[in-house]
Amino acid sequence: MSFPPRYRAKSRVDLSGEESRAKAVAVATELFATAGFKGTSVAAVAARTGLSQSGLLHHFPSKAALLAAVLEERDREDGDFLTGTTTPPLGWAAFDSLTALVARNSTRPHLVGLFVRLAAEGTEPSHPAHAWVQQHYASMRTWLAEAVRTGQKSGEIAADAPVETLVRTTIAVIDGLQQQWLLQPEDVAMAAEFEAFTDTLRARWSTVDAG
Amino acid sequence: MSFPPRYRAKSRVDLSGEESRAKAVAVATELFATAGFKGTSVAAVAARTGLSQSGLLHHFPSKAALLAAVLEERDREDGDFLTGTTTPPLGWAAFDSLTALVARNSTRPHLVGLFVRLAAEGTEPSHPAHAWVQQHYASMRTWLAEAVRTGQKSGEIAADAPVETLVRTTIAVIDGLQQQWLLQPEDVAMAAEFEAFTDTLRARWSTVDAG
DNA sequence: GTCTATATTTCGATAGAC
DNA sequence: GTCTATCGAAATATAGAC
Repeated sequence: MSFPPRYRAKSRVDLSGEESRAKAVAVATELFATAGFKGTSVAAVAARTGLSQSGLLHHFPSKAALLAAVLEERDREDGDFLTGTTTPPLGWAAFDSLTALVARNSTRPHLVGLFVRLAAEGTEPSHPAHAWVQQHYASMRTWLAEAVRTGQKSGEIAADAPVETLVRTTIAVIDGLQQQWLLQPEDVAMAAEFEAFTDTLRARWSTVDAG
Repeated sequence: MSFPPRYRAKSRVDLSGEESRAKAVAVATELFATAGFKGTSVAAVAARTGLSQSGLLHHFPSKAALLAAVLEERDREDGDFLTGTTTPPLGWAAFDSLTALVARNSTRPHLVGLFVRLAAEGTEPSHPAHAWVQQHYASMRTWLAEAVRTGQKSGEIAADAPVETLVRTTIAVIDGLQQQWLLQPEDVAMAAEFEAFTDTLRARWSTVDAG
């Protein structure tokens, strides 16, 4: 009788190259989300991943590359929301989609923390997340502005509604609520607060031609 | 003929103890505002102040103490706004005061940058600015909520207006606009955007007993 | 009050063995 | 693919001369 031999302790058959990388990205997301990019060390990510610092840097040649991977993953996770949809939401329905997004964010503190901290750090042009932050806001504005204009053409949103202001303010409310929610998750109902805001917008800018 | 003697190069008569300290606080404010607390080194503050690192640490025993001094100074500069006033603004007038505050902030990128970055870093309980951030939001909420309730009692704000939601959303708009403004100062008219938001609030929650 | 010098960590990144 | 070892730079903070 023989045991299935472990040919050389060396050959751990886990093929875990991919796994290690994925775990590192998850860990980095969590740490960047709480301590920010500058406040997180590569060593800390490596330790929690279960790798040495060099082991981690094998997958990501630099800290900035690690950040890039984190951002890419984040975009992939909820990127379907804005860009992936073949049919962009129209008119007021776009605000319902945003409410759904906010509700979903309420269950993912890591993603919210990541965004709030990187957005704050990333206003500086020299920050490695700067381009990403700019792109995020630009695409958000474009998407929402188009939805509003579509609503105007279809007649459900008043033609004289100030589109750019609606867009900027709506985005501001989302960001500002996230900030307050991070400070007091128990006391701030992001989705409900945001929905109340959209109700105010509808009350003000809906077309009145009822029955 | 003789030159006015410089008695010992040692005796610079500047008495600049106070001056150095004040300049250090100003420099630290500027650096914290752009790179955040974690992203700013004591050495960098010292260098721009015109002191050695040790010279700076003579005035502030630690980096956290320097931050405390910065926050104290910031509170002093615009602290009159919320707490210093003997007569707190009432009803909708409170929102006019906020518009004025936002307009004033539009001329002080340093203070806005400082706040946005510290607010983001400071959601973490372990961050040296955490208590300050909490206090800031708490006093803001208290001040605005009281103003709104006063407006309800006086009859200019609808009695069924959701006070807490109005307060949280208004603060969120201010914070969110600051974030966008830091990213694109030229493209974002914070005060105008905020005023448009307050107009929407008034349109929705003002008492209608005209004439 | 400010300096030079230094102690002590920690950082991001590289070299090379296995 | 992961490790140990190490580098050079930068961080916070302290000691002590002037």
